[in-house]
Amino acid sequence: MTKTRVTVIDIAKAAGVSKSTVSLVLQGSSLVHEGTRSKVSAVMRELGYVYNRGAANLRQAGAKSKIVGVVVNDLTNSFFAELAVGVDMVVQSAGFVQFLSNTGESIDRQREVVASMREHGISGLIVSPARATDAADFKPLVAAGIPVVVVVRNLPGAKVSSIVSDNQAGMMSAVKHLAGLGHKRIAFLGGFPDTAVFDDRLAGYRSGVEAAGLDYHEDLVVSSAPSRAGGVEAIGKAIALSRRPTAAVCFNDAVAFGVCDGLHARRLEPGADFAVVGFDDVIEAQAAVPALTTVSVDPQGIGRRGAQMLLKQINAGKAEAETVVTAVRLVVRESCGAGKTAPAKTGKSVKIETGR
Amino acid sequence: MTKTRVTVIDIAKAAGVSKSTVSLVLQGSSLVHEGTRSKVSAVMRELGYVYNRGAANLRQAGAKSKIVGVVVNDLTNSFFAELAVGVDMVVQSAGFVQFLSNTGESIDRQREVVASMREHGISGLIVSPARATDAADFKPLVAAGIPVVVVVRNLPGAKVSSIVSDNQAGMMSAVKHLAGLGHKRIAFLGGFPDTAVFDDRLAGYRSGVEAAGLDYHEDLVVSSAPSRAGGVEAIGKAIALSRRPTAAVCFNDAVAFGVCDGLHARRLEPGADFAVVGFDDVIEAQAAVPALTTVSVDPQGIGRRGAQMLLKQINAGKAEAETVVTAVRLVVRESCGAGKTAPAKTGKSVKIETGR
DNA sequence: ATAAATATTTGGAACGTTCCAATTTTGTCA
DNA sequence: TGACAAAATTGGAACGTTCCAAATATTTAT
Repeated sequence: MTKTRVTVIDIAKAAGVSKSTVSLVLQGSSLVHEGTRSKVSAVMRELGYVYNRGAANLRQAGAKSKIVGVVVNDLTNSFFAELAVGVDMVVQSAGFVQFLSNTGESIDRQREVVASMREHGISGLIVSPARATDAADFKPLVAAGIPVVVVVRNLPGAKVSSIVSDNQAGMMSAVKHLAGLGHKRIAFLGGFPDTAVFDDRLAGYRSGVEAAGLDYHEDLVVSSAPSRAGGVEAIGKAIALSRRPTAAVCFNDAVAFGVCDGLHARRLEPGADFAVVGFDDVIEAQAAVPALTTVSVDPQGIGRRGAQMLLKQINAGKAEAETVVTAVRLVVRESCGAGKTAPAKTGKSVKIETGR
Repeated sequence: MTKTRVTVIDIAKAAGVSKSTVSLVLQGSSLVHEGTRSKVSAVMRELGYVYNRGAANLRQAGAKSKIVGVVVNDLTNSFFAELAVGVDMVVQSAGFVQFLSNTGESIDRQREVVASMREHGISGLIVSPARATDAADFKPLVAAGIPVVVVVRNLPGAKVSSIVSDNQAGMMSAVKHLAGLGHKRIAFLGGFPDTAVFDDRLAGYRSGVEAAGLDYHEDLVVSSAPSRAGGVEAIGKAIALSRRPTAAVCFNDAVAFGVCDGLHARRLEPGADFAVVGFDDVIEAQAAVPALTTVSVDPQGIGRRGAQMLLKQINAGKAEAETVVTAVRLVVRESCGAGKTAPAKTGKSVKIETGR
């Protein structure tokens, strides 16, 4: 179809200079004479030259490929889509492009995409690991000097940087808020017990309960799939308890929505008859009826921050494993029964302190 | 950090063969002796060899880079996230990786990312163009023999393949359905009039109205931002009309949700007091209260199909511009007032014919 | 056992760029 | 104007792969 690619040599020939000079122009070197530079640039535009990064980083062996890999476990979940957008923002403005792949929680797929990305010479990787990812899986990458930043879910034994939200503090503040509203029996609903995130959030719940001077009862913890359906299931069990709770903090917003569904089905009004608090502050939380009180984690911010961290490591050449726990804030809306004074307004937000 | 990259020559040396043989093994050629192949593979594993695609497609000049670019206008919108997932699926199983970027409706950003992708040697591009994209923007790509598939929004003058959903038929079936329920005054709410998608959907509305033997009245068409807020606004105007409508088809689901909000605010129950139909069938449509009757477009399917089309063109080498209009189906739930018999069940679905 | 056929292996020469050391051009100062 | 410094330019030699044509090893058929 097309003739032959326009190369730096064609430009050189047409502009009457050497290929070295053209190369210098390409990298904006201050060595070239202003006149030469503009002539060469003009010729490039004229001939429709397109830079061949493949060839370039073949020569400059290694580090500077201008590609970062981004791997998420579920792009369908808007939480992760937002995260990817955040990464894209900073990565793009640094002149990098992102290789984005979705693993759909498949560990094999994750291995494949990471391998593929490596073949393509990524100079760094941001990953929200699939469930049950082996910490050793990223060993070869870091051994090869490719910085890795793990986000959202942390990998216990891996010596890589990570950035997670402050699950514990978030859940604790949610519980405190409910206790402040007078609730004595607060349940923890949803989530699979075998994940690090679950453990963190549950620990936060427990601290909150104890900080409020209430007793921690195991039967008030009802696990389930971290989905809307799981929420329906969990509230069903919770309602049936002899010590029936009057409020619940949920593993995430999806569960919280399910809980609201379940309450509706029993002719109970979330907010009025039973207080519900979510976690994540997904985009729909604000617009739901009733608007969901939830812990906001700003996935896009995590993405941006993770990308910054990664770029820093890429530029430094040295990958010093660093862990950041990002602040999180409780957004009070209607579903907890506290927002009734100003319905449908933007929720007032309670900034909470962050750990390190 | 790392010593020096392991290359095909290192493998050759260690396995006691020539680099050519190693290369042959790499591409799974049938020319190499079985014994040799396994020995070489073993050495590769042992030394931790990673293939350098950059070098590879430098040599095999051009077409086969195993990268496809994906550009969407709003990854935050779960519709496009789903689309990207669909693309990823087929692209990945064909041994390609996807370069995904988000333009956020910025035409400049779109230009940048496309240029960047080109420098990286993508062998094809799938794009959901930002608003007001110039059809000529992709001219250079196709001139260079890089297949381009436009999805979701079509570019009028561009000679590229495209795959859009059957907006017209979808809207028509929605109107017919409402008319069948006895509605005489059906409004068309939301959307910006300057887009191709709007035109298509409005045309479908008009055909539907006329096919049902009703009159088309311009005042029943109320445009607004294609968002939840826009929906609230639009229903406000519609309710105030002298010939007050009893039902509405909406530009998309977001608008439909806004319309429901607006109805609630006026103590009207969507489904019972006023029929509402959306468009897109976003993930929340099913779980909303009342569940939204809407036209389902399966973004993931579009992504998969677009990817298949692109791969076909990549393999064919020849890019024959082809246009596909994908079928769409009306999913009847509660918000139109017809689903009351089986509340909260999965909506029955009405498959409608597709154009070409 | 030997020629012919087939199976397997192999050195270069690309691909398009950057880097280096060396060269040429231009400018400055006495 | 000559000598020297500074500025600008320039030919190779890489980088890690694939391709090609040619060489070598193994079979097969006579």
